Amino acid sequence: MDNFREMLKGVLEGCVLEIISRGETYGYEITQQLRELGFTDVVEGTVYTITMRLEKNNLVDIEKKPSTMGPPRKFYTLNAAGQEHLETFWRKWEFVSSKINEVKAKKIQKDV
Amino acid sequence: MDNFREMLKGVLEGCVLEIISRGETYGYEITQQLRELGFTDVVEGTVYTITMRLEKNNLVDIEKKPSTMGPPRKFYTLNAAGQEHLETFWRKWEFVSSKINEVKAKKIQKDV
DNA sequence: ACCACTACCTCGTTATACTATATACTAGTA
DNA sequence: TACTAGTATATAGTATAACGAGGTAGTGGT
Repeated sequence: MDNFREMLKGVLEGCVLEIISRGETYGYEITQQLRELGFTDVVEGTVYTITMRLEKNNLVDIEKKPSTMGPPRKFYTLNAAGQEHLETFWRKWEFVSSKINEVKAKKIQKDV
Repeated sequence: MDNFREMLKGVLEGCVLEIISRGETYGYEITQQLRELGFTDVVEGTVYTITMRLEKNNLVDIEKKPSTMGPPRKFYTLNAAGQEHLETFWRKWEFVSSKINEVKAKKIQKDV
């Protein structure tokens, strides 16, 4: 199975928000966490476009810290607006995914 | 709650395929069915871009029939390729939605 | 010097949903 | 007749988001 690209639109940002909400983290680490969570094809460029967008929309607070493993890291934490955005995201997901699953359920019903 | 636009990318086409798979139907009717299924904001233009794409990708067979209610209708049925595409879609959906729900589940776990 | 890993950034591409608008057929009504 | 509403299809243009490809930098090992 390949190419979930279009299906991830609108949800990947929510997942990044969720990861940040669990505790201070930075772009490179977020990418790795997404991969561990099953989104194996997500690349760094994608995550950075998302974190940049979160910055632009003022959903995160930023703190730059030095690292002994390489260049300085840019740590993100959710602010109040980000927290609210995340809750809205999960409500949206719940709504949309339940609708899709209804469509799917009717399909199964038809097969019986 | 508003604007599921981005979240519907990649899934709306699958839903249209599913609707067609249940039996011969046409664009205008598909729009109404999607609305009944909960996608209340889906408009005709959106559905036509999808059905046009399905045509272009040879996933549907087409038959034009006159109507007593207005202009002729363009009826769609899934062909073999369309059927296969639909099955792939549901597998993708199952995969992606389960991953997202895992992310969400861990969020709940954290709150406990 | 070179490579690998960590870490960030950005430009351009692609896919898709949506907006707005146009066309056309039927039927009712003022 | 002219209009309105409902049915029905189509399309040009826009917005958004993920992704591909490439660049820059710091640290450490060979």
